[in-house]
Amino acid sequence: MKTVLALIDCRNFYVSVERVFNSTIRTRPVLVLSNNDGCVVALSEEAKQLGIRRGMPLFECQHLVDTHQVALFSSNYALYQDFSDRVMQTLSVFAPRQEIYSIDEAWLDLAHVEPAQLPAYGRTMQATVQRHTGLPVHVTIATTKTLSKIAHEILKQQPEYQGVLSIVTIPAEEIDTFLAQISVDDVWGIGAHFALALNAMGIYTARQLKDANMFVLKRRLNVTVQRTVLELRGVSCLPLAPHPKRKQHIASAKTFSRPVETLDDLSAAIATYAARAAEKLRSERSIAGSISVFITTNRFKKQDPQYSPSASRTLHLPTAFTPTLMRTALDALLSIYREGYQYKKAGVLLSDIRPQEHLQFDLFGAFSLSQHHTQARLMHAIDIINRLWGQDTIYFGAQGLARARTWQMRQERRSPRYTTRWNELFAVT
DNA sequence: CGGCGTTAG
DNA sequence: TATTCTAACGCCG
Repeated sequence: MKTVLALIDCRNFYVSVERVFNSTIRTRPVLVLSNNDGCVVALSEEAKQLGIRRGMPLFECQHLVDTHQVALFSSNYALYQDFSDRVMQTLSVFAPRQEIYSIDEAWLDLAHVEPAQLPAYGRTMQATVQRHTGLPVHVTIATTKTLSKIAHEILKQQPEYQGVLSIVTIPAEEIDTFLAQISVDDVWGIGAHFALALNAMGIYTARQLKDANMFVLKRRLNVTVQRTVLELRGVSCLPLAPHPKRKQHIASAKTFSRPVETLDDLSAAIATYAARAAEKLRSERSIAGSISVFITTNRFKKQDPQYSPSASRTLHLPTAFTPTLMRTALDALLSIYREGYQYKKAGVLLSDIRPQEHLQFDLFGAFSLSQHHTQARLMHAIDIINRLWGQDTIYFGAQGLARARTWQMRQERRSPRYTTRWNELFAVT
């Protein structure tokens, strides 16, 4: 059975979501900023035209922002995730199997669709997402994931396709002409480093990569590059994965809005990140066997003394109970904290993660089933309240009072959470 | 197996 | 003055 995959990619996703609620920014350049309003994480076509790039620190393009009336938004993940859910739900009716690849992308298995009908089918999907969510999407259809990404690059270069392209039935020579138009560093899976190495071997385009000796590439680079070559030849090596795997690591880490020096502030931050990580852990129905903590000074301030320690702790019993994880994290923090440094970032990492059912009774009797159930019920209740009423409706004393967390990220330009908070609903007047 | 490097969105 | 965050995978020692 031949593989047929559709890639659905929301165009400039965060920007497009902001534009759904704000008609005045639909023709202006728009930027969505990272935490702390520091870097550009998403931008509209108009902003790209101005020369602004993804990842740029805001201060580097401030002059363009000022002179071209660029609209700025802090990132509003609650809103974007809600729109993502709506897009994925809309797409799910078009295929028996769907892989949600990222917040703005999905693959669908279209093996059931008559090949000649694929372009029309793609056009219908595009129109349906537009109607249900107001978001523009690209739809590309191919026999491998990598080729569907290639078709997506073609759509970016050639607007006359109007966002839909199927390359399932076109002859091999025509696919070659597409591949020849794409630079090797725009091939999915080839980043800056591998692109340089490939250039040094005389490989500059996707077509040259397809025709390269994959065994040499496996030896000189790694097996993922070999797979990419095969995928470009139409041999599917990266199957659709409809059921996301349980996470092996869960991290919560953030840059502070200002340098932090005191143990008190760092403790409140680490407690907050531990709570956030524990929440994610429970949402995966998992428990963690170890936790590590790191703190780091500002590496961009080369004249300042630098210090970036980390510490790990193994938990006697794997758990998803916030107080235990928090206590352990704070204990680890105490072991690495040194006075006299300006800390800029801190984080918590959970690992040795397993399904919550795998909790094994320990042989020495420290484990109490009734205590475990009490803890699980408490966490469940807190999670439900925070989900209904918003993050941090209930939080732990060790996190410090919300208003005292002056290190917490700046989000000065966040749009309302129109769809997930009752008091921020979109109002029609 | 842990640390490092690479990639992705 | 200012510089995101999270996760997976492969390789190597």
